Amino acid sequence: MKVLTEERQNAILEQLKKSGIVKLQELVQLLDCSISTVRRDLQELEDQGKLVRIHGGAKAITTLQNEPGVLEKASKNVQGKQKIAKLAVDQIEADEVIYLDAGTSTQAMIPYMANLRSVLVVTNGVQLASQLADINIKTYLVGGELKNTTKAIVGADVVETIKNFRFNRAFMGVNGVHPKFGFTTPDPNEAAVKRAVLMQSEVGYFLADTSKLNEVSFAKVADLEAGILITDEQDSEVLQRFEQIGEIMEAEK
Amino acid sequence: MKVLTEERQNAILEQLKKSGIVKLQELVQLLDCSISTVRRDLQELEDQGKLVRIHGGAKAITTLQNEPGVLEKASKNVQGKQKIAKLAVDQIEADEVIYLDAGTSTQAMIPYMANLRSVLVVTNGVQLASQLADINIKTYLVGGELKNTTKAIVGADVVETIKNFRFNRAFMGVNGVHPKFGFTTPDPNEAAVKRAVLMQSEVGYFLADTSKLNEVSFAKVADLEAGILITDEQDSEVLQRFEQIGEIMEAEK
DNA sequence: TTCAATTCAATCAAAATCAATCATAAAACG
DNA sequence: CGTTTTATGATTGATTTTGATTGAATTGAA
Repeated sequence: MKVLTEERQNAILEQLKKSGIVKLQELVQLLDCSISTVRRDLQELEDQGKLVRIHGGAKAITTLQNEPGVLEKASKNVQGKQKIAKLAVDQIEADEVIYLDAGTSTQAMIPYMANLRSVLVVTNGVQLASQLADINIKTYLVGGELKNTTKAIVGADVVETIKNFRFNRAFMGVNGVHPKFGFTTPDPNEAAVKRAVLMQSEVGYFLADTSKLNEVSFAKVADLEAGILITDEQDSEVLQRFEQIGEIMEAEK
Repeated sequence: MKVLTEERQNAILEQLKKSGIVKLQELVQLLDCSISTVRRDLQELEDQGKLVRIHGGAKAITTLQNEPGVLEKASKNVQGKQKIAKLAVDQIEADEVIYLDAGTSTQAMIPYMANLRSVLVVTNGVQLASQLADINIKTYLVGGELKNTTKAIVGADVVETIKNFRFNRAFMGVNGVHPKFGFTTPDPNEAAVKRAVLMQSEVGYFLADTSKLNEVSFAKVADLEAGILITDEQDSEVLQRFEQIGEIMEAEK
């Protein structure tokens, strides 16, 4: 009996959806193939951000926010975001001080951060801070006025506060990335905060999926060379154009 | 392997949710594994802040926030809390700067605040800040380290920040109110914050339902005469005893 | 207080699982 | 047809998890 790779992986996800957790041995029996193959499938699915591997099997991803519909998934490029988020978290090392922007791109990083030991995360996102505390990560929330639409803390106070800190790494989302106009966002206040953070960071990463590349938003944060771009863009032509100016990390496959 | 680590730990938490306390021997039998393994699981879960280990087993975490599951005193006091909350909100006037403590008592005030015009609310409660922003109230969130159990921001930073502010009114919850020992809470850090707030406020209100009266918790916030007590106590004898020392507002019927 | 009985933390060896590699066989391609 | 690519299964040594054992700490009763 021949079973295609894709069928197997779908079956795994199906099983996960039902029980929330699957054992390696169960899958071997269910799919009637070798342990190696199941391992490879789980590895691939994890890279795609569709599950989290644990010792002896895998568990479904708990996003805390309710699952988006299929259509929504496609339009919002959830898969790409997951890959980017995973790659971003991989950069973090033990004992570091990290800054996380408010926003969905950075929020996607949180599920992958559960295993990080003794890191301190500073953020201006209320939602993020709450979730980070939930997984027991030392969290520092920047003080200031709360913007009710995005649940982010912005304003002059924030910039002043940020200046008292020093980060090993900062991760930020942006709405536009362009070879000439650099990293841009719609809100000048948020841009100012991001700029301040960048100044205080050893390394600054900007998270942007395909849809953001070659786009320009209103307020400029920084030039391309000021930070490292993390993206899921596959088109090598586009990538090359950006690589000539700034550093890029590609979340592949 | 028979059962995955994650499954075991979930089962433990499940059991805890039901009975509030679990014995080590019970778990060994229930999970069908060695004592060592159960110990390790409990250790891990404690590190994650999901339970508290005690000699011979573990108990559920008593979160100041939500969860009226095991310790069922919440349902009885919901009515009282509502009355107290309503009375508290009635004290607020237009154009004032208000401080709201993190906690369930103060959280109950929010629904009644929707009609307030041009007030600024300062808080150290992440949950509260989010809800306040939702009903379009100008909200300022104090910065600092986030305590994962109560979702409140506490610590030395908070006290320093508070000193830069001046409030027209401050509303705070307490766990104990006693004629002799004054207002008390379990966490010394939180007590320090409340004390600092009280110093910066024209008027300080303490919200406490019947069950808190004549109780004493660990850390003292202030003497009775330092603030106005808002309670739903009906017993006139008890009320008189407190009235001799401090000011009281009664939320009736 | 002292003592006995549990329970705990730390350690170690055995078992299970993992990541990496290699060889085979099927599929794809020119 | 031969070559390359790809997916699979088996094997290896490394890592993780587990259960048992030890002495130390805690508890409850005398």
